[in-house]
Amino acid sequence: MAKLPYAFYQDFNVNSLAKQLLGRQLFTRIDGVVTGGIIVETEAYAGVEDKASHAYGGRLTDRTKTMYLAGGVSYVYLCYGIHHLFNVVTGPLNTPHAVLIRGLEPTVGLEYMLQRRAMSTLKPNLTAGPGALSKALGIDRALNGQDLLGEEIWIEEGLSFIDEQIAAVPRVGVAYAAEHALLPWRYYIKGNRFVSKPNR
DNA sequence: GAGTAGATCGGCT
DNA sequence: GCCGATCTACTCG
Repeated sequence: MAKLPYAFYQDFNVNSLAKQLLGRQLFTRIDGVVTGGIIVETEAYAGVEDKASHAYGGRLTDRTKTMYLAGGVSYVYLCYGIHHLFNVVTGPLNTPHAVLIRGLEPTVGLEYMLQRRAMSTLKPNLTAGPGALSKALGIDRALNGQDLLGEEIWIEEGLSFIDEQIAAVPRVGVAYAAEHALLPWRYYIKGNRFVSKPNR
């Protein structure tokens, strides 16, 4: 299937993009091995004005500078010293919006994903949750700032869903963001097994 | 099944 | 020096 074009990512409306990314397919090719699946859960982080965003208030550091790139690249960072979290940078240049990919329904390279996660059978927790999915796809900081139309990591067209199949609820793990913690900027496919923990 | 501690490190104050 | 856009294992019931 066709990779999503740059124009797709450069929309100003990060919430609209977070929703539209559901059903698209995310793949990585690490050392020649292709793994990936269908995106079933996302969260929008609205750049400068969102307290939950790393770029809140225009913060610009070595870590966050990736978010200021033009939409269509990856933003990968280390969380809790252990987990790599994968985001899609969106918006035009210098608009640090990002969409966190939180859940993936695995379709390609299952055996390799199981191996990376040290699992023997397919269970939802293989790729449910941002830390888990990154590990399954072999995503680490080496992929930070990578072009999403490239050969190492990319996003393709996929399924499309109607609004009735999509849930919009508050984001996870951002209680510190005060009033912004309650915004329903987490999107997922209702009933999908690869949506992360706080379901429903 | 629910609740919680521990892992582990880079970024920021 | 503190703490996080998390996950797992282990406890208790």
